[in-house]
Amino acid sequence: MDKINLGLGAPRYQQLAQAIADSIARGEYPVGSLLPGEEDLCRQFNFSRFTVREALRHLQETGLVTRRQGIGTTVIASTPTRKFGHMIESIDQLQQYASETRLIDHVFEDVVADEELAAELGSTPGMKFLRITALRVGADESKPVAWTRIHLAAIYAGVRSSLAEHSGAIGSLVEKLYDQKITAIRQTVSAAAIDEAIADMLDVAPGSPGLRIDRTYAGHDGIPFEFATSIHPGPRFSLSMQLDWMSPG
Amino acid sequence: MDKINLGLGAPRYQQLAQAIADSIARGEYPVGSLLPGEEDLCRQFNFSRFTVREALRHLQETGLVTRRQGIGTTVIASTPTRKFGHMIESIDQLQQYASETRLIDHVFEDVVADEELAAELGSTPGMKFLRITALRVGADESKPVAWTRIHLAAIYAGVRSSLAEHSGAIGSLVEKLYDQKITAIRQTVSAAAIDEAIADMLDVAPGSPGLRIDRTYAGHDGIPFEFATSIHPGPRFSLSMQLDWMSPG
DNA sequence: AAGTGGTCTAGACCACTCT
DNA sequence: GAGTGGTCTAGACCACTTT
Repeated sequence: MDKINLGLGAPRYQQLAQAIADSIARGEYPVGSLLPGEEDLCRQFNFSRFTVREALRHLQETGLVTRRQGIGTTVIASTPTRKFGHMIESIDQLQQYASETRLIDHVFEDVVADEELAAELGSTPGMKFLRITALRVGADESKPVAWTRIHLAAIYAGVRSSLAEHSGAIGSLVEKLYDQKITAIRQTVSAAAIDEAIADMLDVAPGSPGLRIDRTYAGHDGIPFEFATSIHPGPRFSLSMQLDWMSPG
Repeated sequence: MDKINLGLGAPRYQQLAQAIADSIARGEYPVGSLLPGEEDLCRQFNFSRFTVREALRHLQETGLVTRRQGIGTTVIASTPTRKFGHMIESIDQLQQYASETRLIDHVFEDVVADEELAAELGSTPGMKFLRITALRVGADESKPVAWTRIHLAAIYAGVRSSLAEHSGAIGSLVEKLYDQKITAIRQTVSAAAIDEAIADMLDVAPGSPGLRIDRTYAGHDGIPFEFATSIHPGPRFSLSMQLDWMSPG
């Protein structure tokens, strides 16, 4: 890492960033190693500290290095990562239909997770939940689009009284009422035959194909506080998402 | 926008960024309007240009403003947007199982999209495709995990000869052979009964529930060049994804 | 030509981490 | 205490856009 001969029209910090990126790609600075300090780089290339820092900032933005005060600049990747991303801007947007639908026929139960339930949810035994079982219907209240069962941490049981007037996802209701910020959602999609009890409620034949979506919502502490399962009649629902390439930086 | 009284321990540029963000949120600088120039801000707050630029950079990273040389700093949002994101780092990761599975029993056909096929794929009539129908099996070649049918733009028909040795998604094979970069993927998931012909191949009962995934892959020009449909036997497959909150900036 | 943001220098002090 | 990155100043020149 000593010669710079790329992009002579480009700003110095870009040329420097490129030179360092090349060195990293060549393995001169393996992942996990430290880059020379800023002062070193200044002397080595005869650039001001501003220029060096601007180059390092660029490398940081492309995900090649992290920087920490008192430690230095650590290489964390040898190549800019290519990422596809799916972004949504609200909870209701995840549940694509949620803002235009409502829950009806709620059944509320207070349950404590035993071994079995805890295993099913991926929670811990002994945790207290409000269990909500309901049907989700469109605005015209024709055939339901989903049967849904939610296990909500008991501390948020107060949503119970507001549920009837709320259209949208329960997660966003909790956010509103409790100022609890959802920071991670995990979603699993699978197909399964709809069993008789649920088929009746959804007005489909027992055993007909259903789309099952399991979602867990976790808050600031990373601990899931809501576990939701939805079962959609095959023909009445599909889940779409667009993944776009995110340029590194 | 004139007083600063937030976070006295915080760096000046952060305080300034916060002050400006507050002004924008209050509507003092509506979306579409220009912020004062850097020199103005320097005089107004008695900060150096470095500090002012650092604050503006922060606002840019949070998506509140854009900056253009010769124009100025334009307000593009009044509030930082909260985003949930799902990121994957490769095509094969989208098809979660793809890197450990292979396609067998390929059937190749050259087809030209008529009205019906074009409508089904979301393509245009007259487009030429290589149609690949195959089964995806695990390493042990036990029961197949999916039946799959791919319509690949005819210009990439050369993948045909490399398909047998390739494990992974076809999209990544096209990327490798043709230097075609995939920039957008659209994915739709639904549940449907598996029809008899496919059920036979998958070794499940006809009419049993299946998870159907339709994906289109588009390249640099935004035009989809690959249309893939997979049908998975209900119990043998599920699709998981994690969505994380992405801090604005 | 005037005004904007983009790049760059030389120098300073500070907060943090490690030994 | 030595070394790291983080913040900050004062001043300069340049490239771009609009008038």
